[in-house]
Amino acid sequence: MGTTRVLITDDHAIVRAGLRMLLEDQDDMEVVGEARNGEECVDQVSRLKPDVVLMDVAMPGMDGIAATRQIKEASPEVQVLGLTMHQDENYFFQMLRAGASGYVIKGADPEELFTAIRAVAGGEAYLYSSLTKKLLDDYLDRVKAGDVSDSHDRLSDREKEVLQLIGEGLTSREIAGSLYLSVNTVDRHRSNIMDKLDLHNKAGLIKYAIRKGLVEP
Amino acid sequence: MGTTRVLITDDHAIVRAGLRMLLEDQDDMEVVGEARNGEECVDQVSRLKPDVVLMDVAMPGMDGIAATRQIKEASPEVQVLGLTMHQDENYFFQMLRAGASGYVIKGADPEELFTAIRAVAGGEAYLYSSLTKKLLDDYLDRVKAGDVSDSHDRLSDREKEVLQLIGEGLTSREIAGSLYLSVNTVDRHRSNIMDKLDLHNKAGLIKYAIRKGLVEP
DNA sequence: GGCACAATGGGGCAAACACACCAATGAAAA
DNA sequence: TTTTCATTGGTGTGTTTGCCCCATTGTGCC
Repeated sequence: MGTTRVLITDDHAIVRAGLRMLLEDQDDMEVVGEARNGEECVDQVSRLKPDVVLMDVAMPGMDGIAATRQIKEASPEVQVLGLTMHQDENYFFQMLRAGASGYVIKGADPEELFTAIRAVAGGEAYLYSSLTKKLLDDYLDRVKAGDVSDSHDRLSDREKEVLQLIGEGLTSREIAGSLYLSVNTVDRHRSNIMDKLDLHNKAGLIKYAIRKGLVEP
Repeated sequence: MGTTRVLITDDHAIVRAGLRMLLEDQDDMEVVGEARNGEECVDQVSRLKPDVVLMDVAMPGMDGIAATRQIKEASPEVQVLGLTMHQDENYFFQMLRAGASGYVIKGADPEELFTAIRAVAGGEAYLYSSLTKKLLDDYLDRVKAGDVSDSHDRLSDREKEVLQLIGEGLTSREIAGSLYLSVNTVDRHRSNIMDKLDLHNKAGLIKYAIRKGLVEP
């Protein structure tokens, strides 16, 4: 097997430099470029045609999910490996749906990162072990239930509206007053939102609303 | 000048490994140890007596600010350099007040990190350039306005601990079980936190915890 | 015409939250 | 030494949440 040509994408220069040192210490890997965000990454992929893109998920500007989608559309032969701080199942599924072949969190052992890069370079999928079991089980449950589309897309406009007000800290009664609805209806919406997103408390709702940009932290 | 002995503290193994590679590539630096959180860091400092501690600010468990405070109390000769994802002025000032000699964000150029380590090892202070001007100006403005204490300082360690668990979505009962306290005490802490921060519901608490980096969105 | 689904309502219930009031201990600061 | 404050605990009350049950209306799709 030859050398695996890797493109590093991360918005933090020090993290990029550290990753470059780590990968170049492996004698079967070569870092052919670095990108600071999604736009740069898409651009570099079309020019450098790397074997594997190491993709940070959360970045300012175009994030890793959108970048992955564009890369897999333009260059399906390029393998994308998601790398993130967050052990977040939404990021996880969105990256996979966008076309990523694997997903590793920064808390993982470096050896696991090398294994993941070699796996996706060889055309296999690699999912960080501690995530795989739990999340894949959840996923398969939902596939069986016919729920495979992106969770956020499945929220109706009204539900997003209610979710935003919940995120701003309003109670059901206040939301009802604000939207000219009954408290029961607001509760109903909240309940439906939680069902759709598989969340079970207010903390999850608020953090979801923040991640989706519905409210400011 | 001899070799600078550095202790790396970060909760992500891959980031630690990358930093280690980066620093050991410099011939005047030596990584003498790694710590995954504040507790480990304090412990390692007392055993290894490094010249410089590279300290991630936001970590689960004891964060970099509390760890810095303990280190400077027990071993004032050890220099602490804050390193963080966040260009957050609260972190910045809290680290400095805790006794850190410098502050670099992960988005900085790696060369700047080396310069900072050499500076603090030599007893100088180092503040990441793009932050210094803006933040110091803001700070002086507020000193003039008589508003020097920020609200986060007014939370006790225990209160921060409870706030973090609230932000993670645990109920009072679960927090009580986790910290071996009665539910009444947890409620009491939550109430005191809300008083101090002038917040009046769970949404505000969670968003505050996110802003301060106690929990991930 | 059926079928699915969004949106609007109703009721009930156990748990959690938010806010009162109360108190004891211990450590640190004045 | 007195005072302040963090930490620990308790009672009580009303509100909010989260999760069940139920229904009607309207829209769009097959």
